[in-house]
Amino acid sequence: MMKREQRETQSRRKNALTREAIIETSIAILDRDGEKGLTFQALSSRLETGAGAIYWHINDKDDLLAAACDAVLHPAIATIVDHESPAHAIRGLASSLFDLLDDHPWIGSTLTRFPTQIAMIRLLEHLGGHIRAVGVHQNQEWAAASTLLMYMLGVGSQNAANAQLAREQALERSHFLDEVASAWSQLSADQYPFVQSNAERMRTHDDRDDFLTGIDFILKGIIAAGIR
Amino acid sequence: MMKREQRETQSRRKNALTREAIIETSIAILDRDGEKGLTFQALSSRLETGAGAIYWHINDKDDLLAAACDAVLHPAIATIVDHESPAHAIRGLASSLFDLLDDHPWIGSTLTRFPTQIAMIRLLEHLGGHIRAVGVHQNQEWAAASTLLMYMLGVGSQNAANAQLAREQALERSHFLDEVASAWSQLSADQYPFVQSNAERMRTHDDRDDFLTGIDFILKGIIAAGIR
DNA sequence: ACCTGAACACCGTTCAAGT
DNA sequence: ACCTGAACACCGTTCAAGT
Repeated sequence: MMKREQRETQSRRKNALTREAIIETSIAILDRDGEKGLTFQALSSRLETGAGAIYWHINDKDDLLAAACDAVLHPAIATIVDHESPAHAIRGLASSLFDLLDDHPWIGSTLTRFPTQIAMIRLLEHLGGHIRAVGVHQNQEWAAASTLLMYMLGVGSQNAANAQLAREQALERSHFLDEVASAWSQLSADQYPFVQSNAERMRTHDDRDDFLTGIDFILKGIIAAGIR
Repeated sequence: MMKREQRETQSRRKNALTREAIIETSIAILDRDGEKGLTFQALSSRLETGAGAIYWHINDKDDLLAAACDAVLHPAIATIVDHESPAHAIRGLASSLFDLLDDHPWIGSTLTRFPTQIAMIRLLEHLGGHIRAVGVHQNQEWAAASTLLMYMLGVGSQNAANAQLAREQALERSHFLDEVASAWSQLSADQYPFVQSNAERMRTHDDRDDFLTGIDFILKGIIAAGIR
């Protein structure tokens, strides 16, 4: 690959900059270096352009983050296949979402920060469709779908925060949770009996299992509320 | 009140700066101007000191945010009275927490961002105590308490994001939700039947009621899982 | 229409120098 | 020990000037 030669006069880039290219590169940076890694300096240097050029294609950094979030979520949500039952479908959606948030931890906080974005609407729509298929009363369907979504966002944000803290301390994620478990296990058993006695579980537990157990609790509650 | 006089030579402040005073002032700024309003410039000018002085009492901004979060949450959690049943107690805790997050929207995102902080541990401990009182199996108690906490954090972060967006657009919170409702009601009923048909609900619904309905779903699910 | 890159306002943090 | 305030490195955003 040849390096682009320095010209005496200012020259335009040959391969046009596009909004899509900017978003793709942003995603790559976010995945590699986290949310703090995405700066206009890093972005323009990777794209071999000036910082100002990017502003021709995007409004501002929030616009960029929301677009990156949508770009990752949209195909992932669309790919979800049908399931035998609506409850299985919700579980499947939750499961896919968990994996996605695990691979792209920055999505957790981004999705929460821009609630009006299209990705959130599509998520709600999917959840709502399955909720209706379960047969929830009409005046409860919104609360039911919201509860599932809020729970997913809560876990997602938490994963994002853990990933961020682990990155700052330059630790593996598992090692980071180990540190937390150690700290919690040293809490006074008098003051914090519940947390202290469950600290060991932090070391051995599977985030994914816990997440899906939570989904099951909520589903069970929604269905139980419907049939009473 | 007399204005402090300008001296020719550098002089120390007479009323000592304390960590507590810094945290109190930070909370006041956060409540008034949101998370973006808390800068070392705003803080040092309110405290009539230099930016560097603050660093003698705190480690960095994250330390300050976590401390402010704890300072608000600690007394609020401690004040919660006993209830007739553990389920009522959890509902009461959730209700108090919702009001607190409504008054101090910055807590939602801060609490999520620093998961190891003491406020979170205390929340988990309270929830866990009530969960045990409900009689949940030991190998499910952690998942049950976590589910409730993750849901609360999800709603809290969402409230924080809404408050932030409303502030940026200089709108009342209710007016902001109106805008969202209008946008959603204009979605295609073919593509987004669930969201579109529930848009109107956004205008009339009570956030607090929805939140507590979600808590009830989860509680019902936890109890149902236990007795099966 | 699209791009360049310097300039701007602002941020968190540090630190030599003061008392 | 505690405080001052200038300095530093870095950030998002703007904009006159180029093609």
